[in-house]
This record gives sequence, structure tokens and C-alpha cells, in this order.
Amino acid sequence: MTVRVVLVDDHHMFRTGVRTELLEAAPGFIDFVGEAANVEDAVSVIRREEPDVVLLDVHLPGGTGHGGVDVIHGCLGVETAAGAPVRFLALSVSDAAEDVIAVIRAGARGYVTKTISATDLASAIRRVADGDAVFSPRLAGFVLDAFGVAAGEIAEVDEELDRLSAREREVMRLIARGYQYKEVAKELFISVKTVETHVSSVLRKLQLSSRHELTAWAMGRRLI
Amino acid sequence: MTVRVVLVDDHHMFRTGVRTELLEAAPGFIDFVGEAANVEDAVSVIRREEPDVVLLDVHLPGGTGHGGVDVIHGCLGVETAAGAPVRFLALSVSDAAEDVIAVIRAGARGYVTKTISATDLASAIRRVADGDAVFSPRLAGFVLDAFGVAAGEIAEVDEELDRLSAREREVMRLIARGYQYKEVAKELFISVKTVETHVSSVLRKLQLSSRHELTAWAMGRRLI
DNA sequence: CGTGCCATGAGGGTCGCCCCTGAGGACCCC
DNA sequence: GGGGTCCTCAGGGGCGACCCTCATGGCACG
Repeated sequence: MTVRVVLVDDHHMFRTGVRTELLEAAPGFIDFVGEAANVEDAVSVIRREEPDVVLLDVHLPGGTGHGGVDVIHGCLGVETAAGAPVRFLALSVSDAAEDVIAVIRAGARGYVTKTISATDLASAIRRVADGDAVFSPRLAGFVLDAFGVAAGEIAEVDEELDRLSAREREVMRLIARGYQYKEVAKELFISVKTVETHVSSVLRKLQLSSRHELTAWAMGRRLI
Repeated sequence: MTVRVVLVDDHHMFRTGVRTELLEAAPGFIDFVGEAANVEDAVSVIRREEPDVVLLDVHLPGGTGHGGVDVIHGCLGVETAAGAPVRFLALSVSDAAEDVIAVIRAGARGYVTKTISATDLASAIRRVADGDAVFSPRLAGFVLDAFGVAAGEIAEVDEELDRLSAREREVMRLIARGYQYKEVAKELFISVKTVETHVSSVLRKLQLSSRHELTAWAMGRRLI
């Protein structure tokens, strides 16, 4: 039985490469029913085609800048004709923990890097379509760490981030980018004093002591 | 007359995409005589095949970590059977000025991003083989700025950096990394007041107005 | 209906950042 | 020996960053 696949990547030639190699490596197994090069197109194609599996690049133009995460969020609840949920398999050049965690939290069922061979990719697609989760060997370790019982450092990061309120995260992002308090105040239409309060809370909650450490913290987690 | 091409990219599927699309878009025009996925293989394939054009990803595993630049440096003086130099055409996801400048300085004859269409890429290869230089429209501007008579901002970067004294550069590096004046003073065994003087000089010479801009400036030039 | 969290904002204080002026000693070049 | 540049340092002032306490109103949870 064939697997209906939508392919999302902003590089046309990479899409051709994936298509060509998969059709050669596993003839008749995959039915490519759509492609997209940005977040908006991806969401509409997926909603229209209701594929079994979406092959998805993590870094995409469009949306709020979170690429693959935005696509998945935009397709919550979409089901195939058979009633199974649409499965997402992330296909990325990045093996950064933050990217992996983000897209898995968003709901992807697997994550493989673009160095994968065509035959391995074909079997990964088959397994994801069947409901399995698939990860490149190098990634499997810390994915288990992050979601397992003994939560490692990656999981703790998000716990810390979760302790911040929405407004605090908003202020934090601007401060980490080098905005002055005055500029943040103008941007968010609040007073400088309120900005100071939020910044103090953020620094206290994250156990940091200056905006420079905050910048380093945010950069280390690819939040900016 | 066909153009002999070597294709260097660390993603197997992207290579397939390029091959497939170019053979479709311009049948009989290109003769793919070799491929490589890392710096070492690329150099040996190019030396063996002596192609007319090398299509080259900027970011590659192997070598000293400078990817495409290492490949070009490793192939200095290699000529085709006809006696023409081997031409390099960079093909990259990055449109960062630093990447472009670095690979052009190393000797590449062109730089196009991976969003290019197959027909445009085919004509770019033709022109590079003929000795022309080819750049994506978005990149052409600052490449000309950087290498032209009226040196633009990229060329000035080094001039600006040269205007700093050795001590000033030293202080700048620490400040840009987020060190406080006190910490810089302790690190360099000088007084806080001296640090202030140096920082003022640096900011004035670089026409910046705060340590945050300095951080951004230094990061943009990969100095930290 | 109290309790708590959140967003907002104020007053007041310490300290860091950045600027200006000024100055002495070391070194180099003509 | 007199510019020129660099490194060193000081005083003083304006303003931003960060802290503390305190106060208000909204909203949710029990």
C-alpha cells in the first residue's frame, strides 16, 4: 500500500533530489501528492491533501519564523481519509538539540538529518506512517534524555522557560536582542518602570544577573 | 560543446536534485564527471578530473572548517586539458556577506544561492565556464562594493579594524563578549579608568554608541 | 470570598556605562 | 629635541541598568 507524502522544503532542488531518489530506491511505495516551499503554502497543501506523512524542513521562510513548528501548529487535528492523524517527519540539516526538541514538542513523529540515505529515508517514512517514532542514531540519545524519566539538561531548559509568563518572555526577547528599556517600553506600549519589573522577574527566575548573561542564555538556546 | 562539471555538496540528495534538474533543463549541455561530499574528496576528484567548472557548497565537513575555501585553496593552479583554469561556482544556502567575500577572495568566479532555478543555474555554469563572474542579483551589489574602486562598507570593515590599536582591540574583544569594565580591568591588569578610555576610543573609531552595538558589530564579523 | 499570580506602575537607591577634559611617561620618526 | 601616537590614569557628570518596596486592578482557583 502506498504512502501519500507531502514534501516541504524551501529549496526546489533539494525537493527534486528527495523525490528522485525515493522513487528510485522504493518504486511504487510513495505517492508524492504535494510540495511547498514556505509555511503558508505547506499548511494549505496539507489541509487539502490530508497526506499520511509530511516530510518537513525545520527552517522555513514564512510564519512567525519558527518554520516547521509553525506548519505543525497550523495543521493540528488534520486527519487522513482513513482517520489516522497526519504524521510529521522532520528532515533537517541541523542536529541542534533545540531544533529537535522544538519540533518534537510541536508534534513531529521523527527527526532525521539530510545526510540520510534514500533507502533509510524510505524505511523511516514507512515507520512513521505506521505510527512509529524515528530518529537518526546520533539524535536518539538526547531525545530519550529529554523526554525520559531522568530528565536531562534539555528538559530543564524548558522548565525554566516555562516559569516565565508570556509577557516576561516577550520582554526577555527584546532585552536579549539589545533593546534598551526605553525602546522596549515604546515597542510594547508600557512604561519603563513596568519593563524594569519584568526584567527583574526574568533575571530572578532564570538566576541570571545581567542582560549580557541573558543574551548569552538566549543565544545558547537559539531563542534569538 | 559540453561543460565538464564536478559537484561538491555534503548532502547526497541535494546532489541528486542538482543533477536531475540540470540534465532536464539543459540536456546534453553538462557532463557530470565527479562528485564529492567533503573537502578531501573534493580536492582529489578535482585534481583527477580537471573539470571546467566546480559547483561547490560553501559549508562542508573536513579540512580546517572553512569548507569551500579549503577546497579552492587545495586546487590552486589546477588546469583543464585545454589549459584554462578550473572555475569555481559557489552554491550555498547562505547569503551572509562574510561567506560570499571569503569564497570570492579564495578564487571563486561566482556565487549563487540554492534557491536558484535549474535554468538559471545552467546559464550561470555556462557563463562561469566562459570566464564570466556570476552573482545572484541580491549579492551582486555588495560584491561590487567590496571589490570595486569605490570601496563600500565591506572593504571598510578591515580599514576600521586597522585603525584600532592593539590594546584597543584587546579591550574591544572582552567588552564585546559581555565583560564588565571592572572585569576587563582585572583581566588586563589596568585600572577601570583606562578601560573606559579604551572603550571610548573604540566606540568613537568604529562610530558606535554602545557596547551592545559593539557586540553586534563583532559578531557580524565573526570576531567573537 | 480570600489567596495568589500576573500586568501595570511609582519612588528611591546603588552601581555600571559613556562622555568630556586633562595629564604624565614611553616610544618612534624626522 | 620637537611632533606624533600610544598607554596609562584621574575627576566629574549624565544617564541607563538593576534592585528594593509598595500599590492597584484583573483573573483564576478553591
